[in-house]
Amino acid sequence: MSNQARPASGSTRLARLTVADQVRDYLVVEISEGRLAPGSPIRELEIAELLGTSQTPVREALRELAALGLIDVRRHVGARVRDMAEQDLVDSVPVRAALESLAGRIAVSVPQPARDAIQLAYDDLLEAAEGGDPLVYAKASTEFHRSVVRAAGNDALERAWNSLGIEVMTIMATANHDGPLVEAARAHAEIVEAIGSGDADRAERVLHDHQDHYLPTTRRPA
Amino acid sequence: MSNQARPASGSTRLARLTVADQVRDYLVVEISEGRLAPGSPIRELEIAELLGTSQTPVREALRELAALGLIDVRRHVGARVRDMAEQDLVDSVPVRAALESLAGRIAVSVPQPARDAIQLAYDDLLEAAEGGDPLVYAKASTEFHRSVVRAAGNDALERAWNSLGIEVMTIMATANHDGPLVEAARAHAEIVEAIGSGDADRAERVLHDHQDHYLPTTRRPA
DNA sequence: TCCTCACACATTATCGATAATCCTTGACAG
DNA sequence: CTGTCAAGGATTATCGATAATGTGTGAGGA
Repeated sequence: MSNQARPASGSTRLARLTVADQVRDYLVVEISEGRLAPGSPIRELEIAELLGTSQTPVREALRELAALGLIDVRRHVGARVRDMAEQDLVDSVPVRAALESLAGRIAVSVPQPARDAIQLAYDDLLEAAEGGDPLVYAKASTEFHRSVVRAAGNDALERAWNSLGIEVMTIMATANHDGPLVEAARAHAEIVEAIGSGDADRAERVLHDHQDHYLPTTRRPA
Repeated sequence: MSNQARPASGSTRLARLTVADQVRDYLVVEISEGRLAPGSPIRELEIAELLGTSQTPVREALRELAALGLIDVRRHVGARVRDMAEQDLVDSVPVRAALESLAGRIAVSVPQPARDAIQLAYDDLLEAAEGGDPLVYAKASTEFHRSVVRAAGNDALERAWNSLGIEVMTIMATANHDGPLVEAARAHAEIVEAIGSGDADRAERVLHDHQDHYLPTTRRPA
C-alpha cells in the first residue's frame, strides 16, 4: 500500500506526496496524538472540506488506514477511529516477535550489503535519541526494525510486518514515554550484533525477546 | 482492507458486493488463472471500460491488489502484474508458518465456542474437496486456515495473515494441481485435532509443519 | 407493550470530466 | 557521438456531482 514515497531513513529522497498521501499522514498524526479520539466518526466529506480537497483522496487514505487497523470502516455507514487502547498494542507484540525473529533468522545468512542498512538505521536511531524528540525517535525506531525485516529480502514478510502499522504503534507507545531515549536506543545494539554474528538462533532469540520492550507494562525496563 | 463482505464459509451470508469488490475479484481470477500474465500492464480506464464501470472502483481494486503484492503500481505511470512465479509462493510459506503456528498456540487456550468455527470450516473443506472443483477447494482451504487464525482472537495477527493474500496463493497453487483433493483436505484433520487437544506445543508444531504442503516442489507429498 | 414495515436521512459508492504528472521522443548544443 | 532539454502523448490523480445503500424513526397493527 504505502509502498512508494517512503523516505529512506536519514536521506532526503525527493518524492512528491500526492494529496491522498498528505491526507493519510494528517489523519495518522491526528489519531496518534489523540485529537481524533477512539470512537470518533470520520466523515469523508467533512475531512475533505477541512483540508480543502475532494472526497476521492480522503477515501483512498481511509482505506489505507483501515488496512493498518487504525479505523473501522462499515460500508455505506462510515468510519470511526478504532480503540487501540492497550489491546492492539498487546496483540501486536507476539506477532511482531514471530515476524521479526523470522526476519532475524533469515537475515544472518544474507550477503553483507543487504545488512549494511541495519547499521545505518541504528546510527540514525542513536542520533534521533540524542535529539530528544519522542516523535522523531519513534519514527527512527520503526525504520530500524523495518531495516531488519527488509534485510531478510522476503516480500511477503515485509508486507505482513507493514500491515501491523508499527509506526503508529511506536508513536503511541512513545508518546507518554519520558524515559531516557538514548538508553532505549542502545537496547537495539544487541540486535545489530546478533545479526552480524551470523548465529541464526541467537538472532532469532534476541529479536523475539526484544519485543518485550514494547509491552505497555514493561515499557521502561530500566 | 477486504475486511467485510467476505462470505462466511459455506453459509450464504447476503452481503452485496460493491462494484469495487467485483472488479477486484475479476482481476484476481484473471491473474491467478494466467489470462493476465506477469508483466502485463493494467490500465485503469481500459479495465473500467471493459467491465462497464467507471475508473474509481477499478482504482480502488488496484490499490487492494497492490497491498496483496499481486501488482506493482508506479504512480502516474501504471500498474503491471507482478511476477509471482515461484518466489512469492516460496516466500510466503515461512511467514505463514510463523503466523499460523502462533495462532495455533493461542487458539488452544481459547473458549470452546471460538473454536467451533474451525470444525465447521473443516466440514466445508471436505465437502468442497468432494465436489472436485479446484477453485472451490482453494477457497475453502483458505477459509479453513482463516478460521484457525481468527480463533486466536488477535486482530493484529489476523491482519498480518490477511496481508499475505493467501487466497490468491492457494488458488495459484491449486490451479495446476490435479491430485486427489479429498486427500489434501484430510491432511487438515490433524490441525483440528491438535487444537482440540489443548496441547499448545503440538498445535504450534502441526501448523508449522503443515505449511510444507504449500511448497511448490512438495505440493503432492503423497 | 411489542413487533413490523415504510420512509426520510446521513453517508458512502460511483460516475464522467478535468488537472497533474511522468515517460518518451527528437532536436540541438557541446 | 553524447548529453541536455523541451514539447507531446499516455496514464494516473483529483475534482464536483449524482446514485445507491444502510440506519434510525415513527406509525400502525397484534
